Amino acid sequence: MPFVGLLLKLPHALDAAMRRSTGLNHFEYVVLSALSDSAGHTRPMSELAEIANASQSRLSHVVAKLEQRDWVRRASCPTNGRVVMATLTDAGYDEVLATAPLHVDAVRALVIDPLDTSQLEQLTAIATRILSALDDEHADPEKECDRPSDTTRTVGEMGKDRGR
Amino acid sequence: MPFVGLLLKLPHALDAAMRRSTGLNHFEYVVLSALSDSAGHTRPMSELAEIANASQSRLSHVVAKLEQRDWVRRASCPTNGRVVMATLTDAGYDEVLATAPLHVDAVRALVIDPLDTSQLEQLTAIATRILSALDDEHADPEKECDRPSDTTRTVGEMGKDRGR
DNA sequence: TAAGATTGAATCCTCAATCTTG
DNA sequence: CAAGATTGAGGATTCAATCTTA
Repeated sequence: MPFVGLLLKLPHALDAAMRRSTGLNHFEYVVLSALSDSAGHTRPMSELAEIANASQSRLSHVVAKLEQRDWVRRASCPTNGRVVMATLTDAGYDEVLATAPLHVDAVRALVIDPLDTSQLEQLTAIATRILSALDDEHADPEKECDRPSDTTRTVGEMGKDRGR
Repeated sequence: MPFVGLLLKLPHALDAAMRRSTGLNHFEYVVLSALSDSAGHTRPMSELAEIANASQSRLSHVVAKLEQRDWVRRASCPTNGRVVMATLTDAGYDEVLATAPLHVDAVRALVIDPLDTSQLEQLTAIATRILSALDDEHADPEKECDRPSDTTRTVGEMGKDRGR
């Protein structure tokens, strides 16, 4: 089962590459990036935890640290007192903008470049399939909370135009 | 890039499944399993670190703990004083035998079952390709050290006969 | 001097307990 | 009482420094 080795080595290699070339580890980047992809650069903590696949506890600890660095700010939701909304600061957004290309580079070097086009398509389908099976194990309902209404640009599409 | 999400969630899910159903986390299982797949259930620490994709430091810490539980023993290599050989104890081998089916079950549930046969073949090819590219980044020469000469059975083929 | 390995300190993650709000 | 979130303690991981031997 060579894919077990893959699960062991690749995440580790990605994290190491991020630490080397940026001031963020992979998980911190994922959190900031998820916020930058959110409407108003804002999201409830619980949603953010789900997106980043972290426990609420882990996310709390990490966001506390990101807040100390002034990249994120937290505020309780006006319409639902037990929800806390995390918002990317301008400095945090700058950090995402600066880091995103390096993240793309790392993923490209580690995953995309070694594969040919059809393998990349296959991997995308496989990843989608496995993830949806994973999500089925903890089925859960929807949430709702107001978000700032401005339509800030997100960073999720960055790098897609850099041809391989 | 859905495979980034895969790298984030799958290893985490695998590790959690192992913790839940066994007394080992995923990495500890990998270490014991690698030893059980080695001739004489023995290997130099540095080789073991490579196989398990751990730093020597991380391996040292973990093997120290496994040694406390009497699952592994260490001894310096007679023919090369700076090499330390790690050996699986009988109790450690029993532990691997008990845990291996649960590991197989977890991998099956998380990776194999969601995919069809051709996707599984594709994933195997993809994993092999990515791993070999990864290894090329730290090219290194060979080592040599005597190992016990008995041909202990390994556990690497376990579970392969359990039809899907 | 470099390879193999270990150690300790600092950091990160997990788990269980807690707090607040609906 | 349940959902959302946080906290603190205990374990695990990393990084840099160290030790020993070829």
